[in-house]
Amino acid sequence: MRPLPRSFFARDADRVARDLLGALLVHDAAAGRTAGRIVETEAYFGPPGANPTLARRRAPWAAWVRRNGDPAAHSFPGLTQRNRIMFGAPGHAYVYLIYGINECLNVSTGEEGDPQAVLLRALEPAEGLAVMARRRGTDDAARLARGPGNLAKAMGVTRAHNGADMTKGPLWFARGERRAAVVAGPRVGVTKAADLPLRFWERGNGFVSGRRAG
DNA sequence: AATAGGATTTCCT
DNA sequence: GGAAATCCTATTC
Repeated sequence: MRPLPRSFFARDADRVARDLLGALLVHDAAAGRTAGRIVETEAYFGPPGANPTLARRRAPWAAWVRRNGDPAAHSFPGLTQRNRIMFGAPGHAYVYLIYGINECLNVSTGEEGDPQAVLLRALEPAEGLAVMARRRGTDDAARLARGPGNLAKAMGVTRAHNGADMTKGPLWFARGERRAAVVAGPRVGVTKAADLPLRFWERGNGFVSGRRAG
């Protein structure tokens, strides 16, 4: 199994977010290999003018983001110590702490300097379920990696992985099989630009977080 | 089924 | 000082 290459991530975040559905997130850690099929993602862009490739996009949301930027993106206020990975080369892990307690794993997308990222929100566990269960403190497969904080915890991902190159191990993506149609809808927990359809999930998949929309 | 609150870091006003 | 890309538990309807 070869990791997904840099070129896969050097595209707009919504494209990467869609195409990651069905792919495997793999972590080869000391505790063993854990892996899961990605079933839910979200795309994030940047401040107005920071995402040049959006100029060629036709979707209504793209026009809105060209004009207003993506206020929900961490890169929206500009470069900070925390968000610097979003501004760097594609295919790198951006891990941050939210609400003081939960870690969230993103992968940087777009060309270097274009501060986009894809948030990984839910996995269907595929390998190393016992390790995941130990990390999470629950046996319920449907809840092991449901929601971004739970996903990171189940996979053993922490801020120590911030900046890691995900086009090679130990934290990487493998090709996988998508098993249902892709559905797009509003992102979760977002209060600004709340109506942009930049959340993607597999239709009907029970491992998806939040409401079980069709 | 829905709502409320606590945990607790990082960044910006 | 306040808000934030969350999750868990407890309480109330």
